[in-house]
Amino acid sequence: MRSKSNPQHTGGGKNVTIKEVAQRAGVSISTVSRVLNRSKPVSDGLKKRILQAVEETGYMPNAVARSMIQKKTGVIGVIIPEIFNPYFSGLVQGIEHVAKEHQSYIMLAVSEKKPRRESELLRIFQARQMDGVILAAARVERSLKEALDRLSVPYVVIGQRLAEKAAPCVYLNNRRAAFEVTSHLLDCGYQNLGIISGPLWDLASGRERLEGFQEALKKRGQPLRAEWVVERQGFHLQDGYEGMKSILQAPQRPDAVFCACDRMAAGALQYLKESGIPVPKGMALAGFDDEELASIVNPRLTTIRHSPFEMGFKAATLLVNQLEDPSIAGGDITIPHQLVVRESTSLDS
Amino acid sequence: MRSKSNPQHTGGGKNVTIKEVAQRAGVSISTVSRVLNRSKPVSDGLKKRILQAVEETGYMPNAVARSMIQKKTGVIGVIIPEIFNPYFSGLVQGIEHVAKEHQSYIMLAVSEKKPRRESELLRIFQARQMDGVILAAARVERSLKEALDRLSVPYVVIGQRLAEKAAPCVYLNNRRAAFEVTSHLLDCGYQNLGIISGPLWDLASGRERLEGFQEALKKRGQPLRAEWVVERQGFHLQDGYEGMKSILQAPQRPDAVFCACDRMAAGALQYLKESGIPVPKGMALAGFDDEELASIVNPRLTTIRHSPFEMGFKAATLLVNQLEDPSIAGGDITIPHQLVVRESTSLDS
DNA sequence: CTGTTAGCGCATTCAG
DNA sequence: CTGAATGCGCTAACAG
Repeated sequence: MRSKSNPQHTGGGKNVTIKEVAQRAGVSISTVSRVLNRSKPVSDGLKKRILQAVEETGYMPNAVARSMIQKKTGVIGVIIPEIFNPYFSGLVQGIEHVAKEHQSYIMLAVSEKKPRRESELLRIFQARQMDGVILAAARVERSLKEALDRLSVPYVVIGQRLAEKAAPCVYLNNRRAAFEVTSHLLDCGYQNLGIISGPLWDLASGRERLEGFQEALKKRGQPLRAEWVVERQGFHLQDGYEGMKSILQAPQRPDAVFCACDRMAAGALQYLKESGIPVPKGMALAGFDDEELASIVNPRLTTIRHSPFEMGFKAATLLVNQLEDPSIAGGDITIPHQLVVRESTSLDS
Repeated sequence: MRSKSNPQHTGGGKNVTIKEVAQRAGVSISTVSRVLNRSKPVSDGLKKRILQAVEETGYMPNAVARSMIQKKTGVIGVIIPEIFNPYFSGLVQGIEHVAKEHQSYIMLAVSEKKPRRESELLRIFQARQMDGVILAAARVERSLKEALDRLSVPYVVIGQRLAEKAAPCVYLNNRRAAFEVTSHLLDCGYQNLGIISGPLWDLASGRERLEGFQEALKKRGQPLRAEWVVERQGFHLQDGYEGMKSILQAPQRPDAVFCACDRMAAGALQYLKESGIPVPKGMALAGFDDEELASIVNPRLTTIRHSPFEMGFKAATLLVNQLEDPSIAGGDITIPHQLVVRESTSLDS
């Protein structure tokens, strides 16, 4: 119940402090602090008066002042390369879920894949006294690793395995998954495989997926034909479209193409449709990520399913555990993935 | 250049404070503060020594302590109903863009569309001394409005027009847009229209879009047939699918259906395909939002294009301006939208 | 130009 | 059980 006669309650007034509450209740500020934090027993009489004063003034403890004393802010810093991408949205969702359970909040920053900005953000988050930091980067190289070493705040890296350091990280075995999807294509009887790769600068979704593809071919003794390998500078629909166009310009045509992500596969599919090449009869297609889009296109895409949400969730859990018990600096976690076979590679559809 | 002999530089050490820097440089802490903030001139000699001490210790000012004094945190609180949805990702992207220009950061919280949680978050963000708050809510009713009134922090609301209060808000004219897309269907010669609506509890994407649809019919003197109006409890693919199934169970079939969003339209399209009903010849379909998906499905969807990024951008700009000059408490901004006609409604495709 | 002083708002000793 | 005093790390007057 709010008292109508109280001006503080109308928004915009200057913030009321613990001091005013104390005065109004006729007690000292420490007593107010004690009832609010339940840190020490306080007599019922005072407690009641204080609670009422709090109610009347609409007092809320200043979280900044509190953070300063307790040396923790209850905030987790999150750095992602971009937000407009279901993969990263999923990560954030997973992190947010854990943060909420932990009564923490997240500070979100976008790096635009710029290593410099990532290092800078790491520093800024440290200066801002984040309790922990989660970094999702497309590529973690030398200078970024150094920046991580310099960090005096617990952190977890997503999407990359940091070999040398036993840094806690959560990642997906992209190489293995690409290997599996490629093997599947070979198992289906497709002999001549092409790939539309993402930028190799991106270690996880670019380079590793290409390598997995190459390894599968090598293991089966299939040749790798350079004109069927195209590296695009992005992971967008358009990249898939252009990539397929480029592949079709080769003198011969592969009978199956692995695309580094579903979005690219969808673009490739569009080009194939326009070219009158049926999928999978004329050419099979496989993607990666199992985005919603993968089951919307026609034919639906064979792809690799994995859970960005789970990655975010696991990463945040790792971090939170570390916060509660710094001794368990936690190790790597590999998120499972799964081959999902759909019509884009099944010859009998 | 970093000195190798300096232990502080290896991560994990306790944070160095301004005091240590001052001692090391043989000056007072205020002088250190002055060079770091360029707030007052300092002689070159001291400046150099201080900068060196900073370098050697790896000192970074504690942003929390600074916030406490300056009474601003450089953080904008952002509340969205969900993150895994391109619309909200776009918003966040736009906000992040402005925040970055403004050297600010964003604290992101997900409300799961729960008004109670939204009010709570508003309070928490105030307690955390956010410089401003941006609220994107599916529905802003009474109690939420009150919570906003009580807020002593500048805020901007996205997606809703707050009639009574002249609260700053950025929104899309959903009713008008739905009116236009419906009119387009009528213009194409479709006479019997149905709609798959989202939850009406959601004012912007649910109720307003339905109302726009109804108004268009009314204006043209077309009857509204109850069995062709289905309200779903979500905006997902599956809702579109089920919605279309439900519509097709009516004794007669509409010849065009407007779906509250592209995703639902895609679901409806799937059901139509399975039922062997060609689009648009057997039935026309229109969506809303112009998501990427709208131009991936076959046939591509006629829809309403608008820019979530712009909404976020404008909202954040409104807020930032307000922060810099509190007198301009800013008014409403309506984001433009545009009808995009594609094959799903064009009879001659 | 520079050092000393006084808080910001609060949790936490330390004495009653 | 309660109040007075201390200080978190830093900036902003205030004096030199």
